[in-house]
Formats: sequence, C-alpha cells, structure tokens
Amino acid sequence: MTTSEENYLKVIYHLSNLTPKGVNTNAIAAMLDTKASSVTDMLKKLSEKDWIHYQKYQGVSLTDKGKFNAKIIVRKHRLWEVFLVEKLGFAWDEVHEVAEELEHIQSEKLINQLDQFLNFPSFDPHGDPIPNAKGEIIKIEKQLFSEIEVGKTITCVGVKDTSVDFLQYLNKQNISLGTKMKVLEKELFDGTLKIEVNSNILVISDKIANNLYVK
Amino acid sequence: MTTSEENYLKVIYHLSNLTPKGVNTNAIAAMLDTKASSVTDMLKKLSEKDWIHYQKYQGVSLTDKGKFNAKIIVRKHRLWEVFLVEKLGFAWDEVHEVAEELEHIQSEKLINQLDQFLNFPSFDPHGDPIPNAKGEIIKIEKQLFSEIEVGKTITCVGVKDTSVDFLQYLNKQNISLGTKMKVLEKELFDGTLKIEVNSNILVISDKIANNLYVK
DNA sequence: AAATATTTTTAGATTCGTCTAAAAATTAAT
DNA sequence: ATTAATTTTTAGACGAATCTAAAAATATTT
Repeated sequence: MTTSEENYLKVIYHLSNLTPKGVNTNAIAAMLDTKASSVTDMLKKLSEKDWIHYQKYQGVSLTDKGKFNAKIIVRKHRLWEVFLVEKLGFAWDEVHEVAEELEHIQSEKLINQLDQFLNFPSFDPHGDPIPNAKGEIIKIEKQLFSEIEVGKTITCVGVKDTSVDFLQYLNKQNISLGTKMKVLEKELFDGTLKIEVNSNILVISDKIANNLYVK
Repeated sequence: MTTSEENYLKVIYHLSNLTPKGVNTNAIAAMLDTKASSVTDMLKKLSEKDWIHYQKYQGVSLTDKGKFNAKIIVRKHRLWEVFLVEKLGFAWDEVHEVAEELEHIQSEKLINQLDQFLNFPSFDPHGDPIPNAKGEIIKIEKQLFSEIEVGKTITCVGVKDTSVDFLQYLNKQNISLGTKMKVLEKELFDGTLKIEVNSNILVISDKIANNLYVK
C-alpha cells in the first residue's frame, strides 16, 4: 500500500463518518488538497484493489477490507501522537504533521510494540479514540459544547478541529483535555457563550463551541 | 529532499568511507539494488543540488553540504535503532528494515527530542557511532577480530556486516556487544579461529572474524 | 599499442501520481 | 420540463524515478 493510497483511505474513512451516504469526489479532493480528476483516477485504483465500492458519479464507500486498513492507519497516527506528547514532550498542536509521516511506516510489530510501550492508550492527545490491533474503537458519549444548557458544568474531552490555529487558541485560554467549564450565558442571536474556566470569565464564539467536545 | 535522494546520499557516504577516491556508479547501483543508468540520472540531480562532486566517468564524492545531510540521515537511522531495541524490545537483527523507513521522517525536533529521550546514546545496537546534531561522530579505536593475536582476550564492540543472517548467527553463538572472547588458536591456512566464549570452545571462520569489531 | 573487457552514460520507454482542459452526467433553479 | 449550474469523469500531458538497449569512455590484457 502506497502512502498516497493510505491517505485516500484515511480521508474516505473520516468523511464516511460525517456523510452517511457515499463520499463525494470533491470532498476528497478538498481534504487532500488535490484536484477532482486526480481523485477519480485514484478511486479507480482503490476500487480495483477492493478497498472501496465505486460507481461512476455515485460517490464511494469503504469495503470491509478498506475500512480495516483505514482504521489501522488511524491507529498508527494516534499512537504516534501519544508517543510524541507523552514521551518526547511535544505539545498537542505540534504533533499532527509529524504523525502524518509516521503513520505510513510499515511494520505491524512496530506499532503493536509501541502500543504496549505507551500502555495501550485509549485516546490520543486531542481526545480521539485509538483503534486496537483488530480495528475496534471504543465509542464514548460526548457532546458539542454548543449543545450544553446554561448553568451546567462540563469537562472538555476532545476537539473536533485539530488545526494548529484552534489548538493554540485553546492554549491561550488555558483550555485542554480535562478542563472543567461552566456555561454562564448563551446568546440566542449568534450562539456566543459566556463561560467560567479556571475561575476566569471567558466569552467564546459559536464556532469555538462547535469544535469542543465535552461531557 | 526525497527519500530516494536521501538513500543515494547515505550510500555514497558509506562507500566514501571505504573508497578513499571517488565512489563508482556500479558500486552505488549494487548497494541500492538498482541499475547503473538510474544511478547516473540521480547523480546529475544530486550534483545540481550541490550535494556531490560529479564529473562524468570519474566517480563521485560528497560536498560538505552533502556529507552533513548524509550524517544526519545516519544519525536518524541509528537513533531509531536504539529506540527500537531499548524501548520497544526489538532484537538487533530486527531493527534495520524499520529504521530504513523511519530515517526519512522529516522533523528536526522529532529527532533531537528522541536523542534526549534516549539519553544521547553514542552507539547504535550494532556498535556503530551515532552522529550528534552537528554531524560530529566520535571515533573509537577498534580492530577486526581477525587481526587479534593468539592468547589475547578482547571484547566485542561492533559488527561490520549487519545483515540478518550474520546477526542471527551471532545470536546462536551467544555473541553480542560486550561479549568477552579469547583467541585460542589461529589456523594459518584459512584464518579459522578457535576461541573461548562464555566458557565454551567455538570455531569461527575467517569470514566471521572479518566482520566482528573488538577491543 | 592494439584489442578486448568493463564501466558509465545516453536515448528512449514505463509507471505512479498528479495536472489542465474539455466532455459527460447529475443536481438545482427558473 | 427546460435551462443553468455544479459535479464528476475522460483525454492527454508532465515530472520523478526507474528500466532496457545501445553507444561512448575508460581500464585491462595480451
């Protein structure tokens, strides 16, 4: 499996979890920062290898084989992220790019030993669950912060957007996994929230609240 | 720098340490398991980038820039090998292939943090020295086992050949880094040695003795 | 020093993943 | 239900890294 093929599988996997029906060519192209025509070419190849169901103009979905492969790539990505943060002292906003490279290293033994070395972590530094060697993922109930009622106190358990900009914004506000936050006010007009974090009052936008998972 | 370019630099670096003059096209091709014509193509590219001195038919040598790059790749390779053995429980005959992939991950921070995490090791699991971040390598005096006189007791400090076959032969004979060995007899005709290892008597061929570094 | 063998380079082709531009199919709007 | 807009696919090309086959340069042998 080439690096390029792996990247396509991973993107289709992530998009499948958002789009119940088939995944669009254009959506894949946008995620991979490539052209729709390149995507079509690759879809044919992935279909040949029986990793996706593909019918012209109808969008794609992963086969069982393809889904398993995708999960293993996600597993590798997230385990490496844990390694970088826990063992090498990286910040959560520094790991993505390096993990994008490390996830393509081909060695089952490597990844399973790494898993053991890290004590079989269940979540990566952004709160996303790590598939086990069989591709199984534990599902945790979590809500978007934007859905929480006024007066409730919740704990941050994940981020939806994992971009450097967003993560650094959270750093600046001292929000990280495990941070407790109380919703003080919610603006009906634009969804802006006034919240209490670490005994400070903070105003966060609708967009921020829509990218924070809490419990 | 592409993976392919890195592999060429690394091979030229290793061959330069054996061949004082220019490195041959054919030698590079043999090491990379490719064709001489492919090598010529790449040499032109490396020369363009000022990583090698190249004149048609004259063999090549690394520029200062090229040599530094090569040493950083060697540094990465050997640090990853240490990681695999020390942290993930790999045997010394299992690390090469995986390290060949890991050495191409592009992140200065990654490799320097890894170095620190491993406590700035000086040698890899095969006894080869690890260049520091500046590309400096400590040189240790060591001899080939084949050059040791009868009656002397020495310690294994490295292997010249790092192939799986050779390393597994050493495993079988319980020879590893740090193993003490005494030369009991040396056959003049073919260089065969009779030695004492871990209170056992062992006969090793000339070829074995020529691939073991001792002190 | 000429003939032979070896090494290296060139020329042209191939595969992979990508691109642009244009055509075809699908979806949305009037 | 046409027309218009969008999405997707096809056709043809390109750069990177490789290959084969043949030509050119260098090295070796007699």
